[in-house]
Amino acid sequence: MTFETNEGNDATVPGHKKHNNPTEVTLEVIGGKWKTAILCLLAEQGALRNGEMLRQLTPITQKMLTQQLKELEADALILRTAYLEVPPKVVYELTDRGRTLRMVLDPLCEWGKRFV
Amino acid sequence: MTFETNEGNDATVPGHKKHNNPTEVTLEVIGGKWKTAILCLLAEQGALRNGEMLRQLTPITQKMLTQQLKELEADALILRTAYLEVPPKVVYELTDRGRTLRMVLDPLCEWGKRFV
DNA sequence: CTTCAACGTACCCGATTGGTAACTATATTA
DNA sequence: TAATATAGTTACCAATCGGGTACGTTGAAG
Repeated sequence: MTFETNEGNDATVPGHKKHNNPTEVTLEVIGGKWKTAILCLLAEQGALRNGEMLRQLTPITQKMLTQQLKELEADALILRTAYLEVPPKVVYELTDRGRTLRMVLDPLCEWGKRFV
Repeated sequence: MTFETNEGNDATVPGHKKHNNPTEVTLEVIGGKWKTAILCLLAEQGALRNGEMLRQLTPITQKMLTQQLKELEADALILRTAYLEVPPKVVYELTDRGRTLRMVLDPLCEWGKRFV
């Protein structure tokens, strides 16, 4: 019996805004402008560096990319690894939790294709 | 192999903004503040009147409800039927297309519950 | 001594969203 | 005559979101 009602809406979730409701929590987590694109990229290509993502997501800007990545990291969906080199090298990859998002991103994509 | 890349992003979709990408199309359609709540309600309870939804979705406002319903109707996810009576009576219910959203709302809700 | 690479941050701006409050229409009821 | 119920609409406002530009850091290369 999924597809449930949204009772008790606002009730402060620690790191997040309001939304106590499961569906809205998920939407909030993947809802950013470039987030699904980023997640798909990492799901397909494994670990990627900042510059690589910048190229593949054009016309995203550095600022937007960093911002979205930060939020995804805060939600433990991706892992950021910074190597102490110069010039800097930073690699991003999905966490286990991030990989579980397939379960929601796949249907999202499927439905979108049928919407025509 | 779902979980695909977002190539060719902006390319004017008729009634919608840009987003040619399936995943983002879906997100745009269900992304409004109260939309998932409304869709769940209709999925559970069948046809509902404006006032009934207003009560069950408190603290939604009349303006927001109307607005979200209008958008859902424009996307052919719900059907609006206005009876020519006084006082007015308007009933909303899911369309077939609206019902197919289960396929995406269920996983969304499931994942949200596990996110803790 | 200047420039470049790679990855950010800081500051500012306009557009979109969500929300509040007041107003409309009309037949029925008190 | 005035209030009630129902389903809106309208004007206005504040917060958030996405985006643009400029600047910072550090060592190596020219």
